[in-house]
Amino acid sequence: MERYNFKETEKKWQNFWDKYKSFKTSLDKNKKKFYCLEMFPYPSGKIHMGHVRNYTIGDVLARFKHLQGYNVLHPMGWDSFGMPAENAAKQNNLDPKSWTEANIENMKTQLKKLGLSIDWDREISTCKPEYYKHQQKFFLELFDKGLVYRKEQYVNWDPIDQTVLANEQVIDGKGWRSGATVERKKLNQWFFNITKFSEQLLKNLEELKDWPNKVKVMQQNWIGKSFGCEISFKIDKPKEVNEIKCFTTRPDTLFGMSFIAVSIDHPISKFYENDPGFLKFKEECSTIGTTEEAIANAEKLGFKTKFYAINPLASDKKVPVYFANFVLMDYGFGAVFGCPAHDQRDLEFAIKYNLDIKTVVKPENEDDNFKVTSKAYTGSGFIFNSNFLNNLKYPEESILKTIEYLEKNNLGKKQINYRLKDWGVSRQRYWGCPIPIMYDDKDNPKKIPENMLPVRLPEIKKLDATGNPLDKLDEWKNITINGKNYTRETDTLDTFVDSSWYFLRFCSPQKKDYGFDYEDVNYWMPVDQYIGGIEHAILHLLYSRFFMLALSCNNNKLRTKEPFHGLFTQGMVCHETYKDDKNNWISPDEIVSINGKKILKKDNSKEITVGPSESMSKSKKNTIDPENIIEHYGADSARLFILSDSPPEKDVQWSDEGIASSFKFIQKLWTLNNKFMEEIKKNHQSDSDEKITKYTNLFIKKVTDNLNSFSYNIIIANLHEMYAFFNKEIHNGYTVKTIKENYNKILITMVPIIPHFASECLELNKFQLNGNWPSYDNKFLIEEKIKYVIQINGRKRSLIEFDRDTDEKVLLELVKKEESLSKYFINTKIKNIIYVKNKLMNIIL
RNA sequence: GGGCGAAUGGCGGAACUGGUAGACGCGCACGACUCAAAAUCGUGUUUCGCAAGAAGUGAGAGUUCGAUUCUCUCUUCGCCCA
Repeated sequence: MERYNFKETEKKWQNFWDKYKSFKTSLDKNKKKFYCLEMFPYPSGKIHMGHVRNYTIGDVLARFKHLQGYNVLHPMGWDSFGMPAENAAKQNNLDPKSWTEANIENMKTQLKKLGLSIDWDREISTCKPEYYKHQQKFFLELFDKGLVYRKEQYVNWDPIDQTVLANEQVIDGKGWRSGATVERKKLNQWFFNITKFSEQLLKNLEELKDWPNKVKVMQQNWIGKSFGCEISFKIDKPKEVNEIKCFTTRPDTLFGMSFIAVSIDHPISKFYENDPGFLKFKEECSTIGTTEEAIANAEKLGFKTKFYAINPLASDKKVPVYFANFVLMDYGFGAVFGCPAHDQRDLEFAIKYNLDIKTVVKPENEDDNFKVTSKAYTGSGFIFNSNFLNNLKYPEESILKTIEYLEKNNLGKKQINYRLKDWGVSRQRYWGCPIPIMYDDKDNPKKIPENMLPVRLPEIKKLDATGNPLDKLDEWKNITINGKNYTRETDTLDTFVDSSWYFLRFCSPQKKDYGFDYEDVNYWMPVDQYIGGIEHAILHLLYSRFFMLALSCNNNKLRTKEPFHGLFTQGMVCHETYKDDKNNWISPDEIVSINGKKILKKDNSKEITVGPSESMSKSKKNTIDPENIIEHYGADSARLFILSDSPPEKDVQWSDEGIASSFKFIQKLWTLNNKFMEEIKKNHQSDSDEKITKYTNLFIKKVTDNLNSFSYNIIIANLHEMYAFFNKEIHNGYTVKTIKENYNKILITMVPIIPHFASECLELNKFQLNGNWPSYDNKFLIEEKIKYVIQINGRKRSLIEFDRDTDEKVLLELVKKEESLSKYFINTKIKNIIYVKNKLMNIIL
C-alpha cells in the first residue's frame, strides 16, 4: 500500500485554495460574520515556531467557523515599519524597503505552506504609502480633535540606536533592542492624549468578558487609578516660592510628615540652575534610568534645598524640602510629602538623612506605645498621635475624613490620579510613517494640506550609522507652499501607531479616500477573536483600544468602541537547551542522540549538557526552523504537533519525538482511510451494530465542545481515540450508507486541524467538501447500559454494568448479590446509602 | 513588598457543575515480522506487593458519604506591578 504523500497533497490543496480563492470574503449581511484575527507579524525574514503556533491556532478557529457557516474574515498583513529593517539595511548595505519587501515575499511563501485559510486579497503592509497615507489622515483628524499635541519632555534616549524609547521599551534601565544604558534628554515630542480616556479605558475593561482576566488586571494596573488628594504646602522661607503642591493617597498620615520630596525637574529647580552641587546630583539621577522599577530599586538619594514647608494641619511643624531621585515630574505634581513611618521608601530616605520618624497609625491590637523604627507600617489600624484625626480607622474612615477637613479649610481637594501617561509617538527614525506636520519660520506646527498627502518617505539607499536620516535630507525637509517656506517634521511615528488600526484596514483594504469604509467596519468589527502573545497584553492592546475611542470621539458613524471582543493569548514554544563543556550554547541541529545521551554531531565524542526547556530564542540557539519541519514532515504534521501536547494558552515543548509521532499518526490515519475504502467495496447488506454511529455522534460532540473551549490539545487526543476505535470496529461489517455517513462527518471534523489531509480524503471518498459542520444527535449519546461505580464507605470497590435508570432499591439488591462484594455485607448493617442516578452508589456500613 | 496564576507517573498533560485520578501522547519494557536492523503491528507501563490489598494529585489541616476540584495555613515556581 502506498504511503501518504504529504508533499504532493499539500501542494495540490494549497494551489487549489489559491486558484479558487476559497477563503475570499465579502460583506454579506445575510450571513453572520466572524472576524478571526491573529496578530500580524513583523517581516523579519523567516517565520519562527511562535508564528506557526499563533497562526495554526487562529486557522483552526477560522476554518471551524467557516464550516459552521459563518462569513469569516481571516486576513493577514505585515507590521513592516520598524528598527530591525534599518539596522539590517545598515549592516548589509541595503535599503530598508528592499530588505522588507524581500522578507515579506519569503515569509508569505512560508505562511502559505502552512495551509492557512487566509483571504490574501486583503493583504496589507504598513510601510506602503497606500496604508500610511490613511494613518497620516488619522493623525490630522486626531490633531483637529485636540487629541494630538506637542510638548518638550525628558525622554529615554538610547545612545546606540540614537532614538527615543517609550518607558516600556526600557528594561532594567537599558534599551530593549540595543541594550544600551538609557539616558535622559529633553526633546520636542508629539503625544497622543491617551490619558483623556483613562477612565473609559479602565471602565470598558468590565465589558470585555472574553478577555483573559490576567490581561485585564495588567491593563488596570497600568492605568493605575488612585484616589487621594491634592495638598498645597505653604513655604515658610525663603519667600521666593509661595507653595508646593503634592498629590497623596495617604493624607491621613499628614501628622507624621517629616519632609517634602520634589522631582529634580520640579519648577523650584530653577533656583538651583547654577548650583554645582545640585547639577552633580541631577547628573547622578540621570544614570539611574527613568523606569519606575529602576527608581524603586535604586538607593534613595536627596539634595536638600533651602526651602521649608508648613504642615497644613500643624502650622508649627516645618519640614525641609529635598530634591529626590525617586520622585517623577510626570506623576501628580512632581512632589510628594514624606511620612517615613508608613511608607518604606520614605523611611529609607528619612534614615539616610536623619529625619524624624513619627508613627501615626497603629495596628488594631497595639496601644499608643507602638513605634515604627526600621520597617514602615502600611497595614490597617487606627490613627493616633494626630490631634483631631485620632482614633479614625484606616483605611475605611481616615482618608475620607481628612480630605473632608482639608477641603473645608481650603487646604486641599479630593483628586483622582492615574499612572497612565500620554503616548509619546515621535521617533527619530527613518523607517516609519512620516508625521504630516510642517513648521513655519517661527516653529509653529501646521498641518500638511490634505491634497499633499501622503507625505511619502523619501527613498534613501544608504543609511548613515547614527541619528535621523530624514533630518539630513534638506531637499525633502524644506518645502514651499504659496510662496511661504516651511520645514517638515522629520520624526516618524512609533510603529505601535501602525498596529493600532490595522484591524480596521482589513475591513476595507482597497478603500482609497479614507482608512476604512463605515459600512464595512460596522459589519465586521469588532474582531470576534483576537489571538496573539501575552507580551502585547498592555501596550498594543491599550493603544488599539485608545485608537478606537479616539476615532469614535465626536463621531457616531463608528459603532464599535472596543476593537477586540475576544482575546486569546497563546503560550510560547519551548525547546531544551544544550551546552558544551565550554559553556557554549549548542543548537539542536548539532546534536545526535546515542543510547539516550546527547552527543556533539561533528566529532561524535563530546557529551552535551542538557538544560531546561526554555522559550525558543536565537541567543540560546534552541530554535527549530519551521521550514525544515514542513519540508520533512509536512504542514499537517507540524500543525498537529504544535496543537497536541499542551493547551494553547500554555507553553508547549517542541521535541523531535513529538513531531515524528504526529507524522506517524497521519500515516496511520491514511491507512485507516484505506481500510474505510476497502470496507465500502465489500458492500455489506446490513449493519452489525449501531456502534459506529453512536461513536461518531459522541466524537462530534467532543470535538465541537473542545473547539468551542480552545481545548485543542484534547481534540488531538480525541482523534487518537477515534483512530483506535475505528481501526478495530470497522471490520465488523457495516453498510456502505452507514460507513459513508459517519466517515464523512469524521473527516469534516479533521479539516480545521489537518486541512490538506482531510480535504484529500474527502475528495478520494467523493464526499461533499462544502458540507457544513456535522451536528450530533443526542439520542445516540444515551447508553442503555451504565457502568455504576460501587463504593463501600466511600471507597471504590467495584464497577458493575446495570441497566440505565435502575431504581435505587433494585440496584442495592443487585449489588448485594455481586460475588466480589458480598463479603462486605456479612454481619453488618447498612447505615446509609448515597445514590447518584446512573453514576454511583456509595454504601455506608 | 503587593496582585494574579500554577504545582497530578520517568516526561508533556487529561478529569464536565465535588462522584472510576492518571485519558491521549512521549519515553521505557516485552512480544510479532526479519538472517539482522530500521520501519510497522501487538501487549504492558502511578508506587509498594507474588497476590489479596494498601498508599497516592507540592505539605498540613478543615467541610463532605465522597475532594485533583471547595475553605484555611504554609512551601516552591511563573508572570505582572512596585
